[in-house]
Amino acid sequence: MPAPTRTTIAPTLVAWFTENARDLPWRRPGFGAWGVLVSEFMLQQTPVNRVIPLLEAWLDRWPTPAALAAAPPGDAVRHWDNLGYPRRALWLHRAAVEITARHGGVVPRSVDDLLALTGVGDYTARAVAVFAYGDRHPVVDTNTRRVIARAITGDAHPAAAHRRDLDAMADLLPEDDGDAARFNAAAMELGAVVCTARSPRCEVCPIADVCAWRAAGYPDTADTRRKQARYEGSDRHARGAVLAVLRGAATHEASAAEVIADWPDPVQRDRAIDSLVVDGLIEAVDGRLRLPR
DNA sequence: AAAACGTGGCG
DNA sequence: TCGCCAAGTTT
Repeated sequence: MPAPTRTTIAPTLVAWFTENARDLPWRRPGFGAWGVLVSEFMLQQTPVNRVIPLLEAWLDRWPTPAALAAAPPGDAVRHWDNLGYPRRALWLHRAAVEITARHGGVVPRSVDDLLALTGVGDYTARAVAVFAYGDRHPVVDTNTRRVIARAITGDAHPAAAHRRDLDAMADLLPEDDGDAARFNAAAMELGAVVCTARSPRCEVCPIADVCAWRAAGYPDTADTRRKQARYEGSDRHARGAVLAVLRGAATHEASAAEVIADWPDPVQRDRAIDSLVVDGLIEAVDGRLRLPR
């Protein structure tokens, strides 16, 4: 069984994607580069179904980068709600300010300009250039990484993320811009709905017949990823609890002793508050805590 | 370059 | 119940 190549895997996946793509907001024609950028921020480490409602509310409130840039950063944190990793809200707000100042309020198109925005890395920059503007770049996320690890390399799990992954994807990319964009989306989609981390559905996989992992008998390659730290009782948990109070009770403010007053570890509580202030996610003014203005 | 960074759902 | 997992980026 030959290893899948550009000529075998891409047309098959693109054809499968054409038939099976989920109807997601950011795939609607004319969704716009701002919408795509916001969606990509929200999708960083956060499942699609949790993003959709918050994305739509966000874009109703702030239809342009300039609109968000004009709002206080605390509003961004508040309306990020419970999406998680709230510093993304701060980064997105900062990116909106940068777009307004440096790019006339238009989300930039070049990967370099996108990479220069706060909170935009290798994945997000190329996702915007490809999915919003139709340019030809490799887009590599955790799904694509897993699909390549299995179908091409024959491993159950991808190695640690590496910039070299971009080269591997670039080698598989069709020549045509549109086909390349669809292939990028198709690889992500396959990883998201078929070639999933825990229970791959090989019986419906369009490339099962050329999959190196399947051909090798599904070897259980070692998973090299680091385990996630326990959340319950962690500093992250404490930070999340503080922020949840200040988000919900946004109209009034709280003192350090009042927020999560029943938190079992006051030292940890204070450490959480201090780190949130350092990160700019909250402000302490006259001993009162609040979201930043 | 390893660790930090939220939150909720699913097996 | 509990650990894994989710369209990553930053320091």
